[in-house]
Amino acid sequence: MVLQKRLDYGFNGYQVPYTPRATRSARRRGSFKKRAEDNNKMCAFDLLATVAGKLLLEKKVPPSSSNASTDEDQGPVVGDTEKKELQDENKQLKVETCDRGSCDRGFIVSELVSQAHDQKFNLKESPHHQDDAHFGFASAITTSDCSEGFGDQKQVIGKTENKMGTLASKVEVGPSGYREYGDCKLEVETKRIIKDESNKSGGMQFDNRGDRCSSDDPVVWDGKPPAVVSSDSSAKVPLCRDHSPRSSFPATRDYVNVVSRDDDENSSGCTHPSTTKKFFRSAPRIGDRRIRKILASKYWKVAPKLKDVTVSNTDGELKAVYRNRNSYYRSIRSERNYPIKKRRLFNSISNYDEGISRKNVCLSPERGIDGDVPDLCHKMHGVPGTSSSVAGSHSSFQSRNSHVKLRIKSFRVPELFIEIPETATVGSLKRRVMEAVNAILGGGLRVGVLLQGKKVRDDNKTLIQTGISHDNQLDALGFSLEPNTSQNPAPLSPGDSPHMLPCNSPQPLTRYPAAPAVVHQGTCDATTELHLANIVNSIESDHDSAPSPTDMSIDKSTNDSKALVAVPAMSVEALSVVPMHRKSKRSEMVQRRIRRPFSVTEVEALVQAVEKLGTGRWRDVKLRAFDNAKHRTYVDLKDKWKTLVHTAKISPQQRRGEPVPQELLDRVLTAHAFWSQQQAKQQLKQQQQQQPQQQPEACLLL
DNA sequence: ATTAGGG
DNA sequence: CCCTAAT
Repeated sequence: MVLQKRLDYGFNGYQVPYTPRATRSARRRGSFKKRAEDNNKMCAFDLLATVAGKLLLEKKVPPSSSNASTDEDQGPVVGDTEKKELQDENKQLKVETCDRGSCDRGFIVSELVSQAHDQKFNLKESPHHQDDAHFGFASAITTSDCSEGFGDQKQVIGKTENKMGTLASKVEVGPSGYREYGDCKLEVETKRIIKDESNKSGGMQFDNRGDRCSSDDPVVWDGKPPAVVSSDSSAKVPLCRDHSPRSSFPATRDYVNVVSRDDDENSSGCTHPSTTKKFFRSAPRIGDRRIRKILASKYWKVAPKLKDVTVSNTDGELKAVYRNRNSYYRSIRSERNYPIKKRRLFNSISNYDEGISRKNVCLSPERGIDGDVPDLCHKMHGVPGTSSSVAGSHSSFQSRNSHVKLRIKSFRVPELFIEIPETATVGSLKRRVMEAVNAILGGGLRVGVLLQGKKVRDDNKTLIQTGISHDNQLDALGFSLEPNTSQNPAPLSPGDSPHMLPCNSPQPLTRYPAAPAVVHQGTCDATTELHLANIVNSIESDHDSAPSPTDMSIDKSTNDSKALVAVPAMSVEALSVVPMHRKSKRSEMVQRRIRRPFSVTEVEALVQAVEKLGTGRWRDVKLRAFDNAKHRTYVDLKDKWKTLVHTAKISPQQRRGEPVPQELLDRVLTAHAFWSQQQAKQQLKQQQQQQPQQQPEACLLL
């Protein structure tokens, strides 16, 4: 442990770690706060909208099926468009389950989805349309220990085990009909429905239907040859991806279900095991083909039922939405942007609110940190590697080879590194850990899939293509939660700033001993991006990732799942009544940004910049000296200057935090004095310029 | 979006 | 570091 002279550096109230807002836009927080509540609503609605969208979409699909799918079993060639959609799906999944990062959200989403499934299955009795929809579904529960990270970190923690390979440890395969949760509280279910629509006609047809793959959306086409779907292997073909709002609603098939068995308050709006069970049960018994038909034709009918489960009190509204889906979509489009912002806020809130607050994190030297993943399943005592429950037998798989059932006992959480003085209290340690976890979770998570220790990066591959199928060793399959770093490529550039370079050099431990706590987020898999990001940016940069998740989610929602974003104002209110009580309580609480004491280096850069530019030009100062330090806003700099001036004036004994060299403080005083004087002069001049005119008037008046 | 200042 | 108000 590194000893710290002092824990706090001036501010005492910055315990809350998570950094929800992007630095730049952080200043708009005023509005954020005000919209906090709305956000909640938004979210709720979002989810509903998503589901609704799915349903609607599905409904739409059937008609089209007439032309596209006569050969359901054959699983005709799938067009690129479909692939695109698949991608979209994938992304969307991310958004829902990861970016949002909130357990609540995740749960809710899953719930809705599962419900939908359930309904669908129940509707099997009346399959009219012939929509070629293959769907396989997989649920997975896996356990993995998390413990990778920076080499030095490991050392510090005294832990060196846990490799990637370990992660993928526990994946259990069970029959599709499996319905027991065992100790596990998390269950991920993936369902994929494949539609048959020819590649070429795809664009036009969709357009005709008015909702799908628009021809103008060729961007995502990977150019891969169309995959062929065999009758028995569903989930084999990538689906169409679409940017249009509608299509973003899962006309397709990748649903992730996260089910929580938690019985405490949280469960209130989130968990409905029964529903899921139902689903599981029925699924296996129904033939793919049949199911497909059902799904295709009856999705929309499911809608009304949704209310029962999720939106008990918004019955009316929901229906309304369905009825006017046209206008609905329209509004979605027009308001596309609006919700995004809200989302951001929501995310942070929700993270803080539930997921995080209930997480169960233990820090132990031997194992490093075992993080339970609150968002996905709080209170999981999952001892990594300990899979007490086995999902089921492989036998069922054979009967239903298209379905892959996995059981995720726990998620591996990216390694955390915590540095704290020995004199710190246990309470503060807890806070630190909490902060660390918050930072990660709040920062946005991605789910990573590991196959035989190797990360599967291609989201567009089908399970079977990837090798994740019933007849493969699923024990080699692993899931992990990864911090979202994809969006801070910016820091990649040459260091925070010329002046700051030292800061960025990879020796955080020594450089930040005084920091209350240094929290690293190791990334389980060192992807290329991560590499870059981490190398150039040390600790501070890492933290930068915190605010970014927001951006990430925004991007995604914008590009991939507009559906999620769009929310008619009216409906928002109506639907908002949903399960997010707890949130709304704290909805007002907007997370504080994590506190990041200025390093001496930074101070020096600041001083230097101010000496040159003067006070009152913080924007320029920022650009000049902190352009690459995303987490330092001009307001931060201004504040820092303020405190610096204050610090310089007080006696060294009264100063706290990392001591700033007296030399710097002297310069601060000098600069401050100088520029204050300048300012005064300026004002004088201005007054003098105005005086001449005013004086006469005054005289006249007199 | 910035700046300034109080908290 | 947050929040507001005023630009």
